[in-house]
Amino acid sequence: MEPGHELMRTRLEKRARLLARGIDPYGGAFEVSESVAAARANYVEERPVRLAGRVMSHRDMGKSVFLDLKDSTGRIQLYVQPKSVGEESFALFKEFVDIGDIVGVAGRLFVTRAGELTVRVEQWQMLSKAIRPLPKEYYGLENVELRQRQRYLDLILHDEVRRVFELRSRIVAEIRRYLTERGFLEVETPMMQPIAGGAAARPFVTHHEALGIDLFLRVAPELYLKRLLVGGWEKIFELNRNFRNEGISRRHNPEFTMLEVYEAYGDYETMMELAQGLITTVAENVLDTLVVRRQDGQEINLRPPWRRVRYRDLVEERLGKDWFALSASERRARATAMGVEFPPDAPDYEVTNAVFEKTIEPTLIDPVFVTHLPAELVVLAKQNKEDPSVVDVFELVINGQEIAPGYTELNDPVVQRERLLAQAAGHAEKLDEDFLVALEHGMPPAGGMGIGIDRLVMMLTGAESIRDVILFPQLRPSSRLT
RNA sequence: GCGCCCUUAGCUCAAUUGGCAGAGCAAGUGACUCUUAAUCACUAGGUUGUAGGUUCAAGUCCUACAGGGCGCACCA
Repeated sequence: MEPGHELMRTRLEKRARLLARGIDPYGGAFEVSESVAAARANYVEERPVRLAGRVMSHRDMGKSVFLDLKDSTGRIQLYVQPKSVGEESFALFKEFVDIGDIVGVAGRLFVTRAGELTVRVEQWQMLSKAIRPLPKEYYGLENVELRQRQRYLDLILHDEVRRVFELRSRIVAEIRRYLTERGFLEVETPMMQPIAGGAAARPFVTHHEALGIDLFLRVAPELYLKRLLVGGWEKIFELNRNFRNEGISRRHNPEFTMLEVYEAYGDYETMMELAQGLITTVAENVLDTLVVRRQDGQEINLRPPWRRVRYRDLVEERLGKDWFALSASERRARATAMGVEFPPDAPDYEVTNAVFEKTIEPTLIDPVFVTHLPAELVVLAKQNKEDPSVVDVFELVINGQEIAPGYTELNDPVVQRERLLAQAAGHAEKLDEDFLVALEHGMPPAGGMGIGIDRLVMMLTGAESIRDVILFPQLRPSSRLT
């Protein structure tokens, strides 16, 4: 909308007229006596209150005006009439206050004949004159693009959206509390890294002018956190943003929030205990339940203990006892018959994994720890002592999505170098030599895990898109913002 | 990156087989001192996402582009 638009022009003129009268349309500090919710909760007839918030609607009866005022805790009706606010102040109020403006009011509580708890306004102050109109609250803001680009409108208009993000905040706070109480230290490691290691994902590139070098936004903090294990901390975590230069989808945002936890002298099994304890505690303390209902009505039952099953056993359970006995070509034929696609040169373990991800993972609704994945899939984990073809890891799947991987971390610097070299296909320049040098000084045996916070919040709030749990999801720039 | 779908007033939505672009709310003016999706009367509000094309005539059909949604690909 252009400033010349009539809807803006009338409001801009009101702003100018306020200024001309010596009234600041953008107020200043306004001392509130309490929140709207507190005012409602402590009703005493004629009790004086001072409240501030946004005007959401108004019903003008001529010599008396009713409005709805909304703050972050709730909404309350205002009643403005000349008898209580004064003739002059009433005239100003009618002339200048519009839906969408932020006002402060002082008045007394009463209940209308219709039974509505209301503030009879005695004084008011303009705190912020909105010069753009608020979308009609009754209809809401349905346009998904506008809801994301102008999230503030989404938050003003939709309490359920606000609630999701407040839950997210409490979930994150609860995770920090849970880990800190158990002796884990929160640390911060570089987001700008000379080599983007710790995950096989395409990084974003940036450039440091003074150093004259390219840097990468981190795809994972893992290799730095392990340096800290070498440095002698035993229990550490980092809860912050990762960046991956990949496609955007219902489950992917280029920047996303990840928790990584490391515990010296632990292993993937202690990490399974930690993951289960953490997520169930968060659910109980934040949601007050261990049964989450999805939008389609299906329930996710988080009651422990959670199932643990070996990758191989789960694949045989779902795809047939003979799956791994098949010849490679038979396995490919069966995978193709199930509608699973894979590159023609895909190694055998990738064919099975493609089938796993397409046909098994989406059906795992209640939490399942899938353990002992093929070693090729996980280069930073320790191989199993009995079966070196698999690694001591788990993949926690809830609601058909990977929520958390966990490892017995590889701490043999010689094996680690070999596996990273093999992964880099011989490109030694891609090796994080500093990390390998750190490992060579001795890293204690350790368990580690990562929890995708966005997906955890999706699961716990029933959100179907990652954009519903990220305040400002990545969008293409638009020039036609209304 | 590929495929399918969507885009009409500030917001939410209509518009028959291609035939004068409409409504509700919001806005402006007026009435109303207990309303609450307030009510009543009147007024204004549009290059139908952008640029082309077909046609006597395009919101409607065709092409390209932009933005969005979903799916695929990418993503250990």
